Amino acid sequence: MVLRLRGEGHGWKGRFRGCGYRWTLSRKAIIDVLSSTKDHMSAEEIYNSVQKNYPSIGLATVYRTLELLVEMRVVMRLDFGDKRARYELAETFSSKDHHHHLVCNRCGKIIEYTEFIEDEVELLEKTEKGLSMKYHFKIDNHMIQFYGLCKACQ
Amino acid sequence: MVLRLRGEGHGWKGRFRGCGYRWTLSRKAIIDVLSSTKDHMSAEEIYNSVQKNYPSIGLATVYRTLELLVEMRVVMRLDFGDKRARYELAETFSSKDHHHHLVCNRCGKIIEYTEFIEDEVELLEKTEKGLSMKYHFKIDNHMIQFYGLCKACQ
DNA sequence: ATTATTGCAAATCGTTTGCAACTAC
DNA sequence: GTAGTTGCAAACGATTTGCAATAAT
Repeated sequence: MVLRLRGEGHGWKGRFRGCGYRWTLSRKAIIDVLSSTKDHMSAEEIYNSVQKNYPSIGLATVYRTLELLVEMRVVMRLDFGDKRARYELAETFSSKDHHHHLVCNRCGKIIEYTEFIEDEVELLEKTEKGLSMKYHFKIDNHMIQFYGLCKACQ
Repeated sequence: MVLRLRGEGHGWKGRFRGCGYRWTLSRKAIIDVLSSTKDHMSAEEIYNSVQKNYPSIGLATVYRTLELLVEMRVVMRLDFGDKRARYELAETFSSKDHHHHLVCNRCGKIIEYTEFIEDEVELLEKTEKGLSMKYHFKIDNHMIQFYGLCKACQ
C-alpha cells in the first residue's frame, strides 16, 4: 500500500517543482489568502491580507506571484471593468461551486449567481467540444458575464 | 406620409441630444471609425485611426468620448487580458453577427466564433429572464469567453 | 555553490484630469 | 450668451522592472 503524498495540502510544492519553480513562503502565503476566500481580490487586497501575517512580503512579489499562478492555471484573472485586475483560485472558480457574474454598468456592483448554471454548463461543454475541434483550441476555462443595471441603479 | 428622419445615418444626433449631449465632429469621427471595422480596437488604435482624417482630435477626447459611448450603451468595452481596454460598437456586438470569444492564455490570440451561438443565445435569454427576476437586474448585454491554448501555443 | 526569488525604489504605460480656449445650440 | 466640449500637459494609479541581497535546492 503506497501513501498518497499531499504535500502542502494540495501538492503545491510538487506542482511548482514540476514546473521548475521553487516553493517559497511568499507563494504559500498568497495561495493561502486566495484559498481562504471566495472573493475576487485585487493584487493590493491580496498584498494587504498577506501583510498581516508576513509584513516583509512586498507588493512586487504579489504581482509576480500572481502572474506565475495565472500562467500555471492555478488562479483565474478576472476583469469587472473597475481598473484593477481581480484574482480567484481556478479551483474555486471551476468546481461544483462554479458561478458566473452579473455586473452593474453604473455602480460596478457584482452579483455571483449559481442558479441557472446547470443548463449553462451542459451547453458550454458541448460548445467547448465543438470549438476545440474546429479551432484546435485546448480550452480549460470559461467565463460568462451579464451586464446591466442593478436594482439600485435603474 | 411622414418622412423618417435618420440624421447622421443612425439618428446619432438625436440620440445624443436626447441625453443632453451635443453632436460634435469628434464624436462622429470616433463612431465612424468604430462603424468601419469589426475589430476590437484599443483607445490608442482608435485615436490613430481618427487622426488620419482629423489630426486635431486629441487622445483625451477619444478617451472621454469612449467613456460617454459606453455609458450610453453605444459601445461595449471588452477586456482580453492584455492591459488595454478594447471597444466595439454594441450594435456590432449584439446583432445577428453576435459572437463570442476564444482567448489564448499564452499569446493572447483571440478567435471570434459565431457557430454554436444559436443554442447559447436561446439559453442565455432564459437565464437572463431568470436572473432579472431574481436579482432585479436590468440586463442589456452579455459576454462569453473561453480560455485556453491556441493551436500554435499548445 | 548555484540559481531562483525577493524587496525596494524607480520606471512604465494606459487612462484621467485641470484649465483655458473653443463650439454647438 | 450659456453650457457642454476640447486640446494640452500634467497627474494618476495599477503594474512592471533593474538590481543587489537573500533563500531554496
